[in-house]
Amino acid sequence: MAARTENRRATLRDIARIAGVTPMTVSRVINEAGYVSRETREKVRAAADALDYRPNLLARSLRTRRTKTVGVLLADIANPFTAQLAHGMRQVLDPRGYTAFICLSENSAAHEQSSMKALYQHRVDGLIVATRATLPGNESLLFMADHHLPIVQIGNRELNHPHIDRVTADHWKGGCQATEHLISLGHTEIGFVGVSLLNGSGLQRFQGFLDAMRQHSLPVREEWILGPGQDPVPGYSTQLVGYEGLSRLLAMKKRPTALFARNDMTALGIIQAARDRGLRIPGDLAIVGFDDVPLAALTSPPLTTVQQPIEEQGRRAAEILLARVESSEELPRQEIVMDCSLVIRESTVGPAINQESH
Amino acid sequence: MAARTENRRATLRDIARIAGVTPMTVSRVINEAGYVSRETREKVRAAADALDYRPNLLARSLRTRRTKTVGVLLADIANPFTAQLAHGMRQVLDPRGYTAFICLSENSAAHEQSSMKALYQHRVDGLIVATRATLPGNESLLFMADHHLPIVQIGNRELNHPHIDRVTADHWKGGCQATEHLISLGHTEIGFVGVSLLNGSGLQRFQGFLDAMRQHSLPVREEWILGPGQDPVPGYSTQLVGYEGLSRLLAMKKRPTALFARNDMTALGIIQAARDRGLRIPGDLAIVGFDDVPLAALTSPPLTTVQQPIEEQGRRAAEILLARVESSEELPRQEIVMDCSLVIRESTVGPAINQESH
DNA sequence: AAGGGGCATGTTATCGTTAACCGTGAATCC
DNA sequence: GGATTCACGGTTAACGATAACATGCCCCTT
Repeated sequence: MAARTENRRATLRDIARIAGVTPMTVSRVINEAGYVSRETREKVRAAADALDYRPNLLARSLRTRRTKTVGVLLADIANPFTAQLAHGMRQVLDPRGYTAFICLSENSAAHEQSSMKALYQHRVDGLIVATRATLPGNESLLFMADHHLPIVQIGNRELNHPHIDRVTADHWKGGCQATEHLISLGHTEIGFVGVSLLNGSGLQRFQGFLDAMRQHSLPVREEWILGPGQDPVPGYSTQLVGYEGLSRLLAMKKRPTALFARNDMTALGIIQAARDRGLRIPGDLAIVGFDDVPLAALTSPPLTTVQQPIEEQGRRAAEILLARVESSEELPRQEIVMDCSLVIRESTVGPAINQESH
Repeated sequence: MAARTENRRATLRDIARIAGVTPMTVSRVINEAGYVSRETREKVRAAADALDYRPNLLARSLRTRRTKTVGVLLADIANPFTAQLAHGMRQVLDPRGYTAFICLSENSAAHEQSSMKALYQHRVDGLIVATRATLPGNESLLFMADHHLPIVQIGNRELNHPHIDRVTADHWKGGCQATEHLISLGHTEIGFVGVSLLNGSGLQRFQGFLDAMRQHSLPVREEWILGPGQDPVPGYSTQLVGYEGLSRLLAMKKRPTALFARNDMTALGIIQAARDRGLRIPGDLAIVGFDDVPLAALTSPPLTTVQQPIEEQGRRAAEILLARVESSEELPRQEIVMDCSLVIRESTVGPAINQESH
């Protein structure tokens, strides 16, 4: 066991002195690089163990110009999406000896800005960005990319820089799939809850909905397209959008037989409101969500939803990033768009009129 | 705008050459330390701007032995608790010029271990740990503390090291408060859902429950103390504990009039199960949760729960840490235990027999 | 006029590590 | 047997910044 009284942390020099060699030789032993005889290697190892040596990564990085570190910029930490993303990245980074340092933007442009700056100045080898687009954020990213920092962005930023790769899911196609699922069940009167002009991927889902409807020559009723009631609320309160959305729908004289919710939390809000109003799901109203959050399988009824391959996005982002980090040449820009997949549970059946034929 | 073709990042030396001074003078300008005439200061500033200079923090830190960086070790990122904690810490760290680098243990001892090592070797100035206790984790913490790394732990680790401070909430007292609230409403038959021997704070809440019951000379029925049904499940699935718990209770011939759930997610599971079984809340069954997650206000009925001052814990932890980081002497160990507060919403009223008297 | 103190810079050494190079001897080759 | 290779490990000079000290100058005191 290490003595509990060491003061200054041990350095290569200390070990060298004890082992009777030069610091360079110790370095070779520590890094398992270059030629060192068995004998001296063991002597050095022993000395290093005795002093509980841990390399000073600042010094090493200063010299090697590598920190073996990846910055990860996340928006909101209290978010299953984010967690899975981080998990996927780690699966790639860990075995290759990289550490992920996570910074949070907390959905604030200022915080995002300062986090980027901090990561950049601390010389991370690469950056994975999964926050929503902001103007200053984009500028910083371009600046850093110009200065040859490898960057991968996950999501919907429009960054046309030859060195900024991108990984995202095909939200448009996912939106189509969800809509077509409802149509294939016989629904023709379908509404959309949670349109928002701010959110890129949300917008794409909505576009997928519209295109699928048009494809099947189904009319889209404008009053069945519901946005947030008031000012947008952060985090979990998207539930409210769903809750209020359904309430507004019920006040109309004609209402849809199925709803496509922009995301699962919105769908959960709808379910809650439906229950409060005595509406049966899926009997009276079919619902599809988006994201497949862990909660989605636990609601009653369990939610039919569209699953993004989140972990996989994290893994791919990390892989692409490391490829760029470790390559000596400049690689061509990569853009990876991954397919979503429909997860059919119990919140969708055909409309009441067809259902009876079952 | 910066030229988009810079290759090597600018250094003090580059600026010095352009401004016609020595690097040391540039350093003084950048750090606003020491005497520099107005004239040269402006010359240097101009040169620095022209080159888009950003200091190399690795080099600076190597020399100053300060990274202006704090490591934050979190268990699970998809967790409102964690998010608020991080938010609180940032409120203190940011204005004082520190950056928080977050690492995740993902509830794995191995990951925790490697994260600690990475943070230590990258020479963070201090460490805030909010993961659950593990044996190797505790050993690492003691090792690092011995080597004079300031550490603050949030939660229930038993670390008796003179340099490891601690911030936590009084879960025992919170458990008392919740229980006494139910008792004061007239309940005498109260159950507890979600006991677990693994979770320190959960155990304290349970202990608070027991002590409050004893205090009021109320019997505790052993069969109303429910743990997880099967193997413990991570993350949001604690809902299941609640769901299954209530199901098991309903199979008994006599059931309690009120339940205290170890945490809000468990309480939500109970509410869901109650609704599925046609039980009215709070009429047939009163429920108290713990944590006051954002969702708790949005359930129907909104959940009565115990609120921990989470952000405040984050702030205090950061403050104590920085105090230690920036102090030249060794400070005495601090242990801060913060009070919880009961948030009364609509999931609790008196038992049915009393309720009619309203 | 000598001394002291604040201002404004430069010089030097160093933080801990590694890249690049060099020297020595022993083994291997044709 | 001379040239070539290889194993081993030392030397030197950075990486980019700053601490500590030194230097020179001007102004003010007494």
